Amino acid sequence: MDELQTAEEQHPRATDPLGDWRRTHTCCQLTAADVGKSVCLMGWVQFRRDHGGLIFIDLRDRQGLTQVVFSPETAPDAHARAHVVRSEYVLGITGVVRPRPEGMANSAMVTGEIEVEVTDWKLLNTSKTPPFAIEDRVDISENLRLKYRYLDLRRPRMAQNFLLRSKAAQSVRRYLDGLDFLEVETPMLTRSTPEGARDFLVPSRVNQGEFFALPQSPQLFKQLLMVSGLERYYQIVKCFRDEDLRADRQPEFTQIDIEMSFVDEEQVMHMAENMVRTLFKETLDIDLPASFQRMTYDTAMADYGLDKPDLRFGLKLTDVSDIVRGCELRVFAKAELVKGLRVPGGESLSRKEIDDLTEFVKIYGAQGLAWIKIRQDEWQSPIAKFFSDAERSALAERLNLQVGDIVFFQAGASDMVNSALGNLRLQLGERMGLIPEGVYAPLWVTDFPLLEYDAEAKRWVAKHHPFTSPQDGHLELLKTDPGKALARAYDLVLNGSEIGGGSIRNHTLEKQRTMFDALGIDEAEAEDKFGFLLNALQFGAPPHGGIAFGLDRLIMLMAGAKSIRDVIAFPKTQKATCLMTEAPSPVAAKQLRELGIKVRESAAVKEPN
RNA sequence: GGGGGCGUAGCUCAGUUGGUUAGAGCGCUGGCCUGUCACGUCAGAGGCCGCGGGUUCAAGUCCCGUCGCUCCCGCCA
Repeated sequence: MDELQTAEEQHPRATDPLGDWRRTHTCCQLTAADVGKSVCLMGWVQFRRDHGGLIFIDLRDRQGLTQVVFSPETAPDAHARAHVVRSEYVLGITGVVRPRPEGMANSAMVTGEIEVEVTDWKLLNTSKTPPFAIEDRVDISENLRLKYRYLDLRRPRMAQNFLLRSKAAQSVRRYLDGLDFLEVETPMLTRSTPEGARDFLVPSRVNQGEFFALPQSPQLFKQLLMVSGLERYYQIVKCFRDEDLRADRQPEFTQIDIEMSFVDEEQVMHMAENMVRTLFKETLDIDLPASFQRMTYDTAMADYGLDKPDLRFGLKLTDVSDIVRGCELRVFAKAELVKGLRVPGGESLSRKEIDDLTEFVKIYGAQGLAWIKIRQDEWQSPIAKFFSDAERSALAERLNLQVGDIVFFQAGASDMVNSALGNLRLQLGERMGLIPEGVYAPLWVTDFPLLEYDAEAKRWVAKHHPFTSPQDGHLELLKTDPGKALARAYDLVLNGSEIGGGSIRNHTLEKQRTMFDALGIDEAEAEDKFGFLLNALQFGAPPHGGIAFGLDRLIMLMAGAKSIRDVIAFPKTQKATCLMTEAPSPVAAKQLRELGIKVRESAAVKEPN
């Protein structure tokens, strides 16, 4: 503010509605130490308390609130004009800081010890009555908030989120700059890729019938920058994926994208871990663990059923397939996988609660939910009768069953069992209040499979992306047993959310070709889609790898926001529209003609204008 | 593509078994008020019950469709 002020003083603007008034303080700045100072504040009217005599106004700016007082005795003219002031009017006031009278301090306000006695004020703008109050405590429907996003962002909590977001981005930049990373911008108009998410396409006018794609990530460009010899690259960059939205997923989102040369996974993980630790320390003053916990993908799936375990609370899954293989309950005996989830103290769950949980697991494809309550003298359960004494004691031992427990079982295809019980675990953690407040549990998940089988397409697809390097000695497995091949990939998980992921890449042509082979991408197709990468790999590509963080999701966790939309200034709705600008919209017929594009007749097209 | 929730005053919501003129709090408008701080107080305005059909003597309420917001499954290398 100070530098701006100096600049303006050198070049005063005669028509400026501010005149020679210049803001001297924010609305969250003045304290008892400032008593007696002449100040100038500018901001919005939060509350007006017009007593007929005295008028109190809480003036709000980005930083906070300050009470200003209009008195008929000390400034009769200013007071007389102040009756017209309404919510969200924009005011500039000049006045004198004074302590509030004895017993009138407001300890709930940062500036509650003082007030500003107004000597003069300017109405900088009026405001229509806003469609909702600019306060945190009101709960407004999301479509109204999004339609009037500029008002929603005035609310203190939202403003705080964007303050945090800005500080976080700066912290990351400082950290990476300190390690000699170069910030490089990569194209927004690029080539559509066959693998991965659906692309957003942009028609080319100059090359009719051809399309750019908006980048799903700068993956290939950052690898090429390593071939360029940049050695260390980063970018805080928008990425685009045309897939359905979720509370933590938007079609355009921001990544902290990082790539390094001459490194192995340990170095990338060490750098990334320090970055996140520094970020939490600098922006939230939170000390994350000196060393993040690690877990292999196999262990995560075995113990938690998900590849992004929430380690803020206990409860683990236990494989009991072998014990129930011969039992009389057919759905257990013939299942590919049977797992149990022991919940200490869960014996008190009511029938209604169990019914709710049964409905819950059906979301993930479960047919039902088997359970056993462990009581002093008996197992209360619809399924206990199917187990022999030997099976019972084996289950009791394997699951470490204690009186007062409930144990849930899920049997069937492995994917379903893991997904249903893994999500049931999260659900129970929430319902039973097992998740502690204010705890951050970071976790590296490593040793991911390189490929996974796509049953629909009947082929192997890259689990991470097709440029990920297999682990030492696993290249050969791609030809013999592709499902067994492990990747040099790693994900950073925070409180059950994946916040980052990366890998060491294939930096030789031979490795990359083998990978394409395994994915069923033949030489001609590889040449067509990725020829530029394959070329580049032949010109001295250094060993390299990197990582990318989802900035929005990270900020959401740091801010304690429930939705990613609360940390994105102008987000899309679940139908991928913007309620404020009403995008997307039909375009003029002329625009389509220029692009050589026809749309279905049912689709609306504006008449030429 | 599929499943769940929501849609009534500017906002947040209530509205019984289908039955009189659709209510509350906040906000808004006007009056009064010199120490309030979500000021108080008196008065007032404000409704396409999302939209379209249907059933019925009668629909905010029941049925069908549709639109919007939202949570989730699929999808998201």
